[in-house]
Amino acid sequence: MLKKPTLHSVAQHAGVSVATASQVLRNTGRISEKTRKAVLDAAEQLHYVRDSRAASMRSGENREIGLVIHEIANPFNAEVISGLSDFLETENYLVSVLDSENDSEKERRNLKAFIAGSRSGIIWVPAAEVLDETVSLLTRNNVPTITFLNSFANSPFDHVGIRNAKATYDSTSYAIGLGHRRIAYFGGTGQTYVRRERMRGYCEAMADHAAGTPLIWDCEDTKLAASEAMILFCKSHPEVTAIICNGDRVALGACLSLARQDKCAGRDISVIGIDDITDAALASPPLTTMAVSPTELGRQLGRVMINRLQNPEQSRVYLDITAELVIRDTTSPPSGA
Amino acid sequence: MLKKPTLHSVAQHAGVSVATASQVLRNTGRISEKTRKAVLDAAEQLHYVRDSRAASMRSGENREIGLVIHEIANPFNAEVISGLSDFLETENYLVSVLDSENDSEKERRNLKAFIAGSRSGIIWVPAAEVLDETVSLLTRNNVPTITFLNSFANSPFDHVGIRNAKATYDSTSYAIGLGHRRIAYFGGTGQTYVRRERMRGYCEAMADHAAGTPLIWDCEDTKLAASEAMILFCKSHPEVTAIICNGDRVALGACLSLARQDKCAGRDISVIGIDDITDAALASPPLTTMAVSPTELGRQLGRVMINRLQNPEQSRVYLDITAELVIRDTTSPPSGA
DNA sequence: TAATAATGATATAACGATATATCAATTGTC
DNA sequence: GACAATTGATATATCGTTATATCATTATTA
Repeated sequence: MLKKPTLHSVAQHAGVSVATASQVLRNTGRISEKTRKAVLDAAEQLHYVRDSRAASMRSGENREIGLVIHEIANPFNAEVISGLSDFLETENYLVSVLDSENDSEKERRNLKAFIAGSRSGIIWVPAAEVLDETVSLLTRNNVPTITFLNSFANSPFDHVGIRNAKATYDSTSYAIGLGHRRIAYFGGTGQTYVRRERMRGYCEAMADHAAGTPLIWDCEDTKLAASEAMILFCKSHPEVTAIICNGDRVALGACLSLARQDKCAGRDISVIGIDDITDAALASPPLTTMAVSPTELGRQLGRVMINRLQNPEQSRVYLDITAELVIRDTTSPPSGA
Repeated sequence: MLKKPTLHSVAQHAGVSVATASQVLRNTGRISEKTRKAVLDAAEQLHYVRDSRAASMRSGENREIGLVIHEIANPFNAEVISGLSDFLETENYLVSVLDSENDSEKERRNLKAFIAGSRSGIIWVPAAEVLDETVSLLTRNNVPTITFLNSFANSPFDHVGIRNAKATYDSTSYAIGLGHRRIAYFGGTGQTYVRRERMRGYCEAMADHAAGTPLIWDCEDTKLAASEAMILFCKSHPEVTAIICNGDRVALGACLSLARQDKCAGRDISVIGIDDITDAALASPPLTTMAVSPTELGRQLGRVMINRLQNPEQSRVYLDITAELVIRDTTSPPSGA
């Protein structure tokens, strides 16, 4: 079996020194056309691939961005990843992804792996609970870090996310405008940064329009869990005419559950989501939701990262993208109106 | 700003040599309890993280697996990734993911990046079209490689996938058993390895049971494309009573389209998918499909990889997982029966 | 033509870790 | 008490690159 070719073998094959071969492959310095061609030919023949570990170690440059995400399987996230890596590719950066599965320990291990690999920057969707040690790890090792979507108290990092409070404030206001008064917040569990903000927007809208006492109903953020929780919810709160959901997956689960109970989202109960995932438009009935383009988010994320890498001393960046109301078929005035 | 701590700084901080510090952190050799503690304390205080580039370069060991996938956004794939990385984590390997977006050029760049980073193994879902150069790149650089799901002619690599031909043979036979005679193959485009196998299984079942001439209808593998294509298909082929789909997403798109035409999957036309993605069970009506557990696939993939790394000289492994028929509500005897 | 400048290639030292050899200091044996 | 064996720590070479300095040539200029 052949061993992996190195710069040494390429140089030998071309009959030049290692230093020369290196210069050729980096397009730097003064090399004659003749030797240049010899080296390039040798590299091609041997299918030589530069060892990025050695190169980045010596040069100090890496051009690799690490992304630690809480749930790779979430289609919204997947689209963000796609937008992000497309953008960073134009800047000659590579994005590699690790999934923390919303587990703080796994998250710490993943971030550590990126630090170990000397990524030039890290993008991080913090899990619900963030360990102090995780933060020290990142700051002490001096890695440019951007939190994405979720954040935490006293975070020292740049941030890109969604204007969560405004999104739910707007969707709740829209429901109120339609005439709804019994409006609940449906989905999610615990006090993650994101959910807290979304609930805040909902509560503020309810208060500002004097639309009654807020009602919050927990459930796990999956379609299945939501469809089950919705059964119990309908029994417990038959008075509710509209729900503001913690996300599109939950919203779609709720709609599914309604359909199975021979009710109809948009006629019997109005449902509003957040995210505008692909399935939102394709569901039946199509889902009214607060849309934020995942591709656009990915691009912004990339832009903030490049900016940080180029201006290390710049003060903290905090960027929130505004979600837009997309009206489809799951909202209408309450039946009594 | 503090610089990233190195083994050197840890050693200095603990008042020992670099060699000693290295020994402590690797739990090797004979080090007194006293200096051991001193080094560990220093490492902890500085939040030292070993530079994996330097370590792997010198030791030759890497414990990182690269995964190049054709579509990270596909929920089925995401679940495989989850199963795979969970399994490999128990073996102390880290899985990093790159998305080729089904583009041969991007695929080649991604694989090259993994070779450049000296991953100890690569798992690769080949895009529809595979460049010769990509294959030479992998073989010449001597990386243990496993193709996943998709393959290509004369592949020299280990493979883990689905028994595609058997899956569609079984689902087609089931439809025939229900009494259907006008059965079409719906979805997918081009002649990818996977689709060719699936169409083969369908055609063979049709032939074996003398169930009429095969009919194949192309469309892109997304829910949206399928829902649109299905409209035209229904118009062009009103005689068809059952469709064997190229995957669950296409199947769900077809069902959606039927619903919008005031028809009903399972009553007017029987629909069978492949994959059993999460949404298959949650759709209305729930989808009959050929199930293969993504988590199990991920685990098998991990097992084959570990096996290959431990036995480099072993002959080629080719492993296909059998899909099981899951009967739900989108299949029934044809209305005339 | 001698001195200087430009060109093209190379030698060498690093990057941050690990493997190996080496070296003191301590312990054990007869 | 002399010598071997063990223990604990260190010096040094190395992995595959790149940055810098250096060194021959050849070309240019006065």
